Amino acid sequence: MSQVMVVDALAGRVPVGSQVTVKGWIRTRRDSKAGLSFLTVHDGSCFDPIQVVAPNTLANYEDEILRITAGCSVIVQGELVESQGKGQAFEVQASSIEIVGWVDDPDTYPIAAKRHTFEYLREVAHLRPRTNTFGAVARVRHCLAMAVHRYFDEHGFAWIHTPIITASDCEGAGEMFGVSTLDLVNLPRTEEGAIDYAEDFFGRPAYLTVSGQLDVECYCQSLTKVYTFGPTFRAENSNTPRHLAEFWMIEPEIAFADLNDNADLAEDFLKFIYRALLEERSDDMAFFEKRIEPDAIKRLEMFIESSFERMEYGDAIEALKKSGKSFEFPVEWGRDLQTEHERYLTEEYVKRPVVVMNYPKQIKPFYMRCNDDGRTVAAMDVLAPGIGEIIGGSQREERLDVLDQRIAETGLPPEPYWWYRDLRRYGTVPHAGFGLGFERTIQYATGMANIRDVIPFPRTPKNAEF
RNA sequence: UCCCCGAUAGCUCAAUUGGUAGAGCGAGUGGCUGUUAACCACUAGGUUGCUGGUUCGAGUCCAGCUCGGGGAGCCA
Repeated sequence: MSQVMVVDALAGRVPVGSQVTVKGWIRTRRDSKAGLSFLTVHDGSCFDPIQVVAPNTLANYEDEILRITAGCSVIVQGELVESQGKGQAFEVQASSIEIVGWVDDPDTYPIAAKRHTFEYLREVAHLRPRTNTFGAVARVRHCLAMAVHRYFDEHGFAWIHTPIITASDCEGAGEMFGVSTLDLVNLPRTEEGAIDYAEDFFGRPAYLTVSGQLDVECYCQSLTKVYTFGPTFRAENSNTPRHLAEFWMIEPEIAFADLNDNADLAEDFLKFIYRALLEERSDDMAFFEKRIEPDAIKRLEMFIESSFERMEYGDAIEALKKSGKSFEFPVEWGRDLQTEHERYLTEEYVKRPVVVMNYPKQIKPFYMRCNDDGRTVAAMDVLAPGIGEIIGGSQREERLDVLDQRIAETGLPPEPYWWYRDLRRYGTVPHAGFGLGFERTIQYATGMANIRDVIPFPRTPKNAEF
């Protein structure tokens, strides 16, 4: 009598006639007056639950089995048999069912056996993993995370654990969360009246990281191929279905590489992880296709098969001007692309993922490499239909004199970047990298419209429950 | 942060011009059936988000607040 996971039983990996133990949670109970009840038991190992047949000869049939409701936890012992009914190949003919945990008040159990809106389920985020959708999202998320590590491992990348706490606002972009042990009610002051950070834990202002890029560049200059994959924080007051205050970002960085190598990596990498998803989570993807996004699987297959369109920023501007569309925001060389522009390019103009390259330098950060034309930098954005910007990256400026000039142009103080500048003093090499939003990667794959529904416990402005 | 929309039973939503609060699902009880979005009948379930205002009377009108959704900005 060995414990069996539902996925193994349903996949036919357990011989019919075996005595098995199944442990999990009840999804539904249906009673038949033929003298038996049908229970579906879910253990999260795959999308489908397994059906358990409970005959009324069980000792606890009248007083317990007939009181089972959705959400109860059970341990079922019985024989794995071929199902007599339609809808499933195998089921468990129970010889005993132990109710491990009852549902306190079935009338108010938040996850009733019915459809719920995602907005409602966010309010019960501790229970939503019990639903079909959030179970599927969790398995897809895990599958993609493992595929990320597998891709990099197989291609010789080292995973670098860049710090979560950082002492400098290195990118100069994005509001940061402060990290402090100072008493907010009684802040230490300098003689001038400013907050005296010398008294703080790190002896200086500290923040949660908005990117591991600058740190990971240090390891790139020794290990050649590196990446980060971890939580990232932005204190922006963004209220959209595409933004979180805490999200996970993947940032590869490659040495002896230029922007084209970078784009090649982005394309190869994305295709790899989505191919893995289609192969390993076909059950969950079938659900997303059926209930969430009718083209979910086809879209990923097309994504894998077609090559990414590569387009110069200048050509993108020309294409937008010639589109005949009336955009709300003006199209002009030197201006950044707005969401409406990006959507036109990827959804209408090329109808597949597009890599826009070489943007005007005045709209991009200081660390991006200046091109020979003197007015653009080697930046790239990967735009995907339906989701917009999924990757932002660049070749990095490896020339110290040009870097210094860019820091000065941007109006940043050079002192905090002394170690970043050192990389350019000691054996500098051309290198490049990008940042991929992990949640957006999941959104694109599943069709989940709101980013808050692809992370277990979303952190957004005014929301840190759970 | 800006613009628009919303908040009524456990959940999803109704409620004419301001006039006694309704349904479906879920839950409970009974019936029926190797069932599987089960089906049929009955029952229970409400300080209409909060605070104030207008009115004989407010779910409905007005103001403020809180929370949620969509769009925009910022970006991944």
